[in-house]
Amino acid sequence: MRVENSFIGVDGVGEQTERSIWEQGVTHWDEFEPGVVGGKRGDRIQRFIEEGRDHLDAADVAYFDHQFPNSEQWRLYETFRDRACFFDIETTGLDEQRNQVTTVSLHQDGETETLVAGDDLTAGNLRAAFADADLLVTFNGKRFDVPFLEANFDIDLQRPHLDLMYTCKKIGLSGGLKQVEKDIGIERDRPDISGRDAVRLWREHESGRDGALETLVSYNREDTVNLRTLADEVTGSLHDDVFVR
DNA sequence: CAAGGAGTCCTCTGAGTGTA
DNA sequence: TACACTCAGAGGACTCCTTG
Repeated sequence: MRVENSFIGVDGVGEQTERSIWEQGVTHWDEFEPGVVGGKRGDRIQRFIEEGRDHLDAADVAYFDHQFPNSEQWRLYETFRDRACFFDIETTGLDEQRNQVTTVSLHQDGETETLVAGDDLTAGNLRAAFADADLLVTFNGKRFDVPFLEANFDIDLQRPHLDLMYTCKKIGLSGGLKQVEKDIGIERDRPDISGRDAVRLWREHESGRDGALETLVSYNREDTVNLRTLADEVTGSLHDDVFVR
């Protein structure tokens, strides 16, 4: 589903109205004709499409993020997939006030980058890494990764953010990232490692154990890269559930 | 182990729309 | 124009549940 297939978010257009528009054969902005709804709605949709085209040309993710209801944020993904930044952090615990960030991995434009505490994990490098990230994609990142990073570094991550935890819930997938991956058949190199192990691996690294950091980094990167497969799968599945063709 | 975003379910209001 | 009906959308109270 691309944003050009969407009419929801226009004032006065909800789930049912959009479905009725689709069922009348209008599934794309290009096919819209005001007659498929009443006069006022028709005008508003027309205006939305005109404005929308400009914002689409400008790759203005924030505009559509603002237009769509929260529960329909997943619709941003296909259109702005190539501007997405998948990311995941590891920390020494769950408390953003007391614990510290150990590694941050970002996957964008097909490349994966990892910043490591005590080495290159700095506010400046984070700002640079997130500079072109127009759409954040995480798992539980709204509640964990973003507030944690903002609490520990002078960085602003307020921007469109697709948190796959809620997207997964929409299609009945719950139970954490590892469980969800298992449910949809995403393979892992090291299925034995968990977030808690990430805490232990960092401590081992600090006490000088060879290989601990490498394991932690590869775990963090795998988490991050898997987010892309997950996003593809889940938004595809929602598309099939929702879209009328 | 900390902590709050988002979903669910509910009610209520009023705008928008089609019909007569 | 009057009317009935459908929805959208907001607000409140509650619950759920994940991250290292």
